[in-house]
Amino acid sequence: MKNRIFIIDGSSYLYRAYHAMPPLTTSTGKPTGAVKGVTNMLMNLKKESEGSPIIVVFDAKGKNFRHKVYDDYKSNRPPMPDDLREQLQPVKDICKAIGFPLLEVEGVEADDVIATLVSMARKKDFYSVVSSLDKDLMQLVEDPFTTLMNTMTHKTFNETMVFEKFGVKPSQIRDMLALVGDSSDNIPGVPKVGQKTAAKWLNEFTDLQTIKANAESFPGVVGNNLREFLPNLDRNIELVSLKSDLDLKTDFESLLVLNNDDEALAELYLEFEFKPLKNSPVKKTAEEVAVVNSQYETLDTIEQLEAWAKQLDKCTAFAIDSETSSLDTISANLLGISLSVEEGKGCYIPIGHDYEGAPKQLPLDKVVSILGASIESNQRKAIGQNLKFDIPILARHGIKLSAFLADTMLMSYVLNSTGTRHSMDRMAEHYLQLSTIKYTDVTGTASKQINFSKVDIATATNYAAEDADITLRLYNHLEELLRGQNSQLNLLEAIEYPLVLALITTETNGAKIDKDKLAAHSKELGEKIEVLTKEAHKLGGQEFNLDSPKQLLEILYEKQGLPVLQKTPKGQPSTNEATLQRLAEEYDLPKVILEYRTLAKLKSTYTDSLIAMENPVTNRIHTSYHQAVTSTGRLSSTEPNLQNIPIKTSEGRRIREAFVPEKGNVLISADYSQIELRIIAHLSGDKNLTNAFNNNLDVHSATAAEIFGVDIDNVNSDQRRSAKAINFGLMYGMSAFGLTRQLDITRAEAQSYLDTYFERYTGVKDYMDNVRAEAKKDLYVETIMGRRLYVNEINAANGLRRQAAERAAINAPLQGSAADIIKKAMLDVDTWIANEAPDTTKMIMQVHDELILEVKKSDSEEVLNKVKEIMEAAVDLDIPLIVEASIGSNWNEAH
DNA sequence: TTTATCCCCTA
DNA sequence: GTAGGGGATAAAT
Repeated sequence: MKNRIFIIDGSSYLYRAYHAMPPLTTSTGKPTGAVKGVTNMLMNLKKESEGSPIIVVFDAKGKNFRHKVYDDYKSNRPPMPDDLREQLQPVKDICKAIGFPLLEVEGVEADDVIATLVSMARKKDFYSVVSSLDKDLMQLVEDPFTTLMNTMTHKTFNETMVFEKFGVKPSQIRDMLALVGDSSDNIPGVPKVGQKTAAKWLNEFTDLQTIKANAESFPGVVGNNLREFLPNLDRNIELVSLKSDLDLKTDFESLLVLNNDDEALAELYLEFEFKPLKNSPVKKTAEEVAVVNSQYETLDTIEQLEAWAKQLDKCTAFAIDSETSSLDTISANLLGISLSVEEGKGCYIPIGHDYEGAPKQLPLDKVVSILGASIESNQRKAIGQNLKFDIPILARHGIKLSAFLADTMLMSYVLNSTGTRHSMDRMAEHYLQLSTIKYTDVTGTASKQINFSKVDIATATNYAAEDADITLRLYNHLEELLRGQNSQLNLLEAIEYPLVLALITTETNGAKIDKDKLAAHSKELGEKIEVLTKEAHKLGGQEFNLDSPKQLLEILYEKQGLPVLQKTPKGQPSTNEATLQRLAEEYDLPKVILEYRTLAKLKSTYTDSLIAMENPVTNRIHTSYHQAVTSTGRLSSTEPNLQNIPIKTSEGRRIREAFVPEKGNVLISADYSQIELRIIAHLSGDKNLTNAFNNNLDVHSATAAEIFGVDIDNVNSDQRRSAKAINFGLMYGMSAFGLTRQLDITRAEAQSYLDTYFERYTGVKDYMDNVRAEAKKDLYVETIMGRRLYVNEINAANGLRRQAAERAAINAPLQGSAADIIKKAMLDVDTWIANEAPDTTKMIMQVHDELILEVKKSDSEEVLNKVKEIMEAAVDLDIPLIVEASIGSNWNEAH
C-alpha cells in the first residue's frame, strides 16, 4: 500500500458523536457522551488505519478571514450547546493522549488546514483520506490521491461518487457552492438556483467564469436572478474556496509520528469513567498486583495452616473470600478459602480442586479445625465482599460467621449508592484505580466455561488471593472515606450489616410453591395461547410471530393500515398496551393481541419460570435479595424476582395462589398501609395530612374532601380516584402533565387540582420546595435514617434531565425512608423469631412494604399480632404507622 | 454469544 | 411523573 494519511475534521466528529450518543455523564454529572463517541470513533479508526498516520484538525477560537469578507458569515449558527462546549477540551485531551497530532490555526477554519494538509501530502507522495461530513471538502477529492470518508460509516467517496451525489466533478464543487450558496454557513446563493440547476449550468459551461461570461444568454426568471446576483459571486467564491497554502509551522514528517501518552490516556478514561483499556497503565497496575503474586501463598501443609491461624489471632482485621462450585448458596461446595491480613499479601487454601493432575489438598476437616476455628473466634475482625454469599456456604462447611467487621459492598453502597456499581471489580477500578483478574478470566465464558474446581491451583491462588487482598484494600480505603460520617456508619452498623444475616435466613427459608397447580395453570395458558395465536394469524391474514413487536407493527400499520396513535422512543409505531387498547375499540386484531400478551406473559415469566426455579434440594424457591442495587435503599430480588408477582388481575392472582405453606402451616402477610404518604406527613408536618392519619381517615377520601371542598362522607368515587392519583403523583414528583395523562383531564384542570392541593396542604408544598432547594445545594437528599441519595443531575443544564433529577429528589427520601423502616422491621422481626417466637415461625419474603411469614396454623394468631406490633413500632414517627396483616392458606388469600 | 429494544409485571 | 427484574426478538459481534 502506498503511503497514506488520515485527516480528521475534529468538529465534524464532535457534533456527530454528540448527536449520536445518549447524554451520558459521569457520576458527578460531567457530560461525557460526545467524548465517549469521539474516543470510540478515533479508536476504531486507529484500528482500521493499519498504522497510517492520523492527524486531527479543529477550528480555532475566534473569527476567521471569511468573517472579514462577509459580515454575516455563519451568523445563523446556533451557539454550541453548553454540555457540548464542556466536552471540547476533554476531546482534545483524549486526541493528544492517544498520540494524534492536533492542529488548530487561528484566522482560518479547519477546512483550510485540511486542504493544506492534503496539498502537503500530495507533494510528499502520500494519499489522503479526509474524514468529515462537510460537503465543502468534496472539492478536495482527486482520484486517486484524495478521498473523503464518511465519519460514521467509513464509506469513502471518490470522484465518481461525488459526481453521482452532486452531478458535478469535485473540481466544480466550489463553483456550485458559490452559485447555490450554503444555508448552514449563511451564504446566500443565486435565488431559485439549487443543486440541479447549478449542475446543469456547470455541465454545459464547465466553470463559473464561463457562466459569468455568458450570463446574458440565460433565459427566464433564473437568468434575471443570476444577472442580478453577479456582483456577489466573487465574494461567494472567496468564502467557499479553501486555502491550501497555509504555513502550519511544522514540517510534514513530524505530523506522521504517533506521540502517545498511555498514562494520561488511562487517567482520562478514569476521569470520564470509561471502561479501562486493555493494556492501559491501569491494567499494568493490575499486573503489578499480579507481580505481587509472589506474595500470594498457596497453603498445602498443616504448618502453613497453623501459621496463618496465628496471623488471624494477632491481626486487627482480615479479609476473607470463598471460592465455590456454584452460585447457589444452598448447594454450592466450598472449593477454597482466601485470606489477607496485609495489603499486597494473601493466601489461598484450596480444598476441592478436582482436575487431572491436581495436587493433594488439605482435607476440609483440618482446614475447619485449625483455620476455621481461628476464623470463627476472630469473626468480628472479618471483612468480606458480599458476605451474604459466603456466610451460608462457610456455615454449611462448619465455619461460623454470625458477626463480622465489615462488608465492602455495603460500605460503598451506603457511601454513595449510585457512584459506582458495588461489585469488587468495579469498586477496585473506581476507588483504587486497579484492574482485577476477572472470574471469567480464569474460568472462561459460556459454552467454554469451566467449573472453578477445574481451575489449576496456581491460577486460582492468583485470582482468589487477589480478591481477599483487594477486599482488604477496599476496606481500608472506604473506612477512610466513611470516617466521621456518623449517620452512614450508624446505618451500616444498625441496619445493613445485621440485615445481611436476616436476609440469609429469609433466603434460606425460601417459599413453597404448589408445582402441580402451576403446571396445570401453565398447560391451560398454553392451550388458550395456541387458540389466540391461530385467531391472530387469521385476522392478520398471515402467520407471524406475535412476540415480535417488529412483525406485529408491519401487520397492523403497514399491511392493515391502522392509524398510528403513538410511537416508541426510537420512532417506531408503538404496539404497547395503551395503544392497542385504543385500537381495540375499533379493530379485532389488537384485542386478540392484548389477550395473547396477558397470557403469554403469565406463562413465560411466572408459571413456567417459577416451576424451573424450585430448588431440587429443598423443594422450595430461594430468591436472591440484592442489598446494594437500588439508588434509594430498597432491596431488589432476582432468580426469581418475588417482588413482581401479579396481583392486579384475577388471572394473575392465580399465580399468588400457588405460593403455599407446608402442610399444617399458614402464610401471614403483613403490609404497611400508605407508608410513603405517612412519611410525607411525618417529614412535612403538614397539618391536614397529619390530621388525616392521626384520625385514621381514608387518606384519599380526605384529600378529595379538601380538593373538591366537600364533606369527607360525601366524596364520590370519581373524586376519590382523582385524589388518589394526586397522592401517588405527589410521591413521584408529579407534574400537571403527568396527572393529565393519568386522569384523562385537561392540562388546565390538572393544574387547578394541583394548585388547590398545594393551597390545602401548604406544609407539603413547603417541604417539597425545601427538598428541591437542599438537593440543588448539596447534590444529595436524605432519608429519615440519614441514608444519602445523590442526585447528580439536579443542576443539569439540560432541562429534561434536570427535571427528572428533581422528581427523583422528591421521591427518593420517601421511597428510601420506607425502605429504611421495613429493613428495621425485618431486623426486629428476625430478632423476635430467633429469641422468642414459636419454633415454626419463618420469615420467607419481603416485597418493599410487605413481609410474608410462614408459621404453624395453631401459632398463627399469636404471630400475626406480634409481627403487626413489631412492624408498627419499628420507628417512632410523628404519625402512627399502621400494618394490615392477615392469614391465609396461600399468598393470595393472606394478602 | 452478547447487547439493545420493546413490552409488561410489582411497590 | 419514582424505584426495580425479566422475557422474547433482532441486531451486533
